[in-house]
Amino acid sequence: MPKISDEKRAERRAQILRAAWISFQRNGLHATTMDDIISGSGLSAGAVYSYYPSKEALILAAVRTSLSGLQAMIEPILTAKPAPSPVEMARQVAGAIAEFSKRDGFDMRRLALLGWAEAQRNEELRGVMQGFYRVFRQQLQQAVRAWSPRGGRHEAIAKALMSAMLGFVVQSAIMGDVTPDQLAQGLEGVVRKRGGQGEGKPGSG
Amino acid sequence: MPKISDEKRAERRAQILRAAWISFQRNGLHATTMDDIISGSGLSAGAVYSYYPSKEALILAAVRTSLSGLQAMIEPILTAKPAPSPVEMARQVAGAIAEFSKRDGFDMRRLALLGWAEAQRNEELRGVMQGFYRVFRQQLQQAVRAWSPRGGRHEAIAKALMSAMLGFVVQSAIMGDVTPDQLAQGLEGVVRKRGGQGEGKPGSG
Amino acid sequence: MPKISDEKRAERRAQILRAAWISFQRNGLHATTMDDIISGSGLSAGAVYSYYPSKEALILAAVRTSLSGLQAMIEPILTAKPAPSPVEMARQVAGAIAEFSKRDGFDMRRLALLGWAEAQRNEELRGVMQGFYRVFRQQLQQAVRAWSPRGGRHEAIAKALMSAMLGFVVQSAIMGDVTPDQLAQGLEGVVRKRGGQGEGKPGSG
Amino acid sequence: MPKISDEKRAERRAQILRAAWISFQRNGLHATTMDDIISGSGLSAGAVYSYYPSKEALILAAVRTSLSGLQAMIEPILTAKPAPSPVEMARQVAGAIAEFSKRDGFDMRRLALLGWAEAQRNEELRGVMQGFYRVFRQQLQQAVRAWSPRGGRHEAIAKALMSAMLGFVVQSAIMGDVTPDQLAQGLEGVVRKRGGQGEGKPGSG
DNA sequence: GATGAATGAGTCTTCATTCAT
DNA sequence: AATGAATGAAGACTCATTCAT
Repeated sequence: MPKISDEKRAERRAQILRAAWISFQRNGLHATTMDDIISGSGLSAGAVYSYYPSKEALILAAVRTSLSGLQAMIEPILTAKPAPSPVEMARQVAGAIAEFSKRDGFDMRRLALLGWAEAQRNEELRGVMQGFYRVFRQQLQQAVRAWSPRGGRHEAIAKALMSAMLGFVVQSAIMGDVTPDQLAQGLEGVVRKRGGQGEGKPGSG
Repeated sequence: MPKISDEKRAERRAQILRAAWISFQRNGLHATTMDDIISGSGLSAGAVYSYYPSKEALILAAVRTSLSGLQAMIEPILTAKPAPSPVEMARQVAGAIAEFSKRDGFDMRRLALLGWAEAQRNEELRGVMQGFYRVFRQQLQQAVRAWSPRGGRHEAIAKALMSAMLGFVVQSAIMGDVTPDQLAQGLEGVVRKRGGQGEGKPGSG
Repeated sequence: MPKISDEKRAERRAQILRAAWISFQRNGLHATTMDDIISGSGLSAGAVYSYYPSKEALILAAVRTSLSGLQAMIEPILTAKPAPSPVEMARQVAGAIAEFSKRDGFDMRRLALLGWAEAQRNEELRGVMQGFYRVFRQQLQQAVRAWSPRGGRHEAIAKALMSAMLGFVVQSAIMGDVTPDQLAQGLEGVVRKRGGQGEGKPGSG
Repeated sequence: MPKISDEKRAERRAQILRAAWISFQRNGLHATTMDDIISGSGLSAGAVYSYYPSKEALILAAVRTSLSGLQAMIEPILTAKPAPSPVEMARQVAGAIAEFSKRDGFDMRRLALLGWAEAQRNEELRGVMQGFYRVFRQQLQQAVRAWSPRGGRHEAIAKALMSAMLGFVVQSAIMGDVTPDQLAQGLEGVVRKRGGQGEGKPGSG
């Protein structure tokens, strides 16, 4: 038998991963059985296992892919010239997250929540996540520095922004009633002077 | 008439819940077996089941208890007179979370992450969480209003603060390198004027 | 503490047995838990166990009681003077069974079916049943002899009648569409001469 | 495409069902554990469950199979030309039941009794049984009509015959001392005229 | 390379019975 | 005598993974 082409291989992997992803975000990591993924992929058990050696590997791949996708979406925002303000970054990143969440019917936020939970048991997964988040935060920090070179506190600002973004994921996944604009306006309002004069209409809705 | 006093009953329930909690945060919700909890509680299977009718009930109780505990810690902060600034609230709440996290050797943040993941599959759990977070956000909003009655945008500010706090939980649980002070300083810096001159010493360290 | 009176004891036993009976016929022998019976009896577990040492004892008692009750109903029919015809006996016994079945909301036939199944595993129960059925068949045989002293075949007739009656229990419990009259008329018709002319109106309806 | 042939599949199913049957009739439906069946079948738990999704399904299959087997044995008797007399039918069917009971070491009557008990809790099982018995009774009725076209009372006769046969199952399973010939002779004697003179030799022995 | 039937340890849960109070 | 909380051995069923064909 002829070896299967690399293209075919990649296609199969994607096919399997897609099936895994769908099940994971729909049913959770543990409630998803390999059978769900196998059926969903249209392949046989043996085939799936020849591409991914274990369920854990599939979880890892799913999270990794999702993080990469997110990364790809966010990077342009953080490296834009001129650098947007932190508040603007938060708005745009939150917007990207919300956007990305609806891609192909998947809700990326759900996978994020699942991944965080899993990361506590799974060292490798945690490592992957930490790596991604570290890079993300570094980019954030650089963007903040670019925006305000002499402002100092770049690390703290990056961490606060990061918190705001991660929290946006949680809050929108659990409560489902936060918008990127609200996040941005809220961040802006957070440091308004005490007794500051509210504007009747915020700049965006 | 129960042969066992209400106190004893409550104690047993606490005993079981404690065992569950330890296992949950150590091993995750699904990797925790009822046997883990049963052994941990020092009771028999039947006894455990007579107090909690299912593993799901135990999960719910664990999350509920943790939310209540958190609530109790946070409420004084949000209802303090005079109302602290949003940034100060964020600092104090994050501080409380970090503090609470070490209570009795449990890390409450871990349970939060597990709960969020579970909430996606478990409607009742989601309802409980939404209820708690709704109340929390309302308190947050009132505190913001008390701090800046004419500021407007109270809802957005509360949501942004909430995001910052939830994100603090995630970030500190996954990355482990954020402090309440960093969050507070970062939030403050988020809206510093472009090119603004950083102060050498932030107000807290 | 004063000893409990014998009356009280008997009352308690009856109370427990009634609860057992209700559950048995409603849910089956195995699906009935001791807790069902305990709750149903209004007593405590310990109390129930002080009257009946095991579930098996309760099953035995329930079957025994039901057989005795049946016996009491049937005996007058079989010992009536002058002796009724076998067909008439079948009709009356079937009628008694159908009647008895509705007593107090219990369906005695259901318990019979449950008992037969259980008798295959439970030697003691089987012994009790065999004893009862033996007596019943002897009475049947005597009645047949009284009806037709020189007819011979008394044993076979008793056995055939017994079959018809037991089968009536099964058929009415499972199919629910047989009446005592149908049984009687059918038995009569069983040996009608070939090609015999049917009467327009059977003697009873 | 299944790697395993349909034949092999059927064989496996039969293998499992046989193990179930043996345990069921030996230990009863509820006292039989899946482990009994699994060990008896020589397969693994997973394999057994891949053929039968639950214990209930196995019970249903066992009863169904037994009813089908019985049906196959009885049909020729009821559709024989010329139609046998009702008494002859009873004898032959009882004979078939007694015969069938020893097949492969199983006692089909025991399963019947177990099935009747179970049918009271299990609607599907009850439906299956009712369907079978309905068909059986219709065939009986037609045979009676064929035997005595103008006799009328065909339904009642069919029901009485059915009772006699079901009761034969019970009586022979519980008492173990009835023969098909006794049933037949008894049925014949049931309507003998009062005071009738017994014949020395009944028509069959 | 592919298939999918088979594996079997592990899961949650039940329930007859006991015995300290 | 009575109570009812506690026991713990089973039971039905699942599912990640393997390997003969």
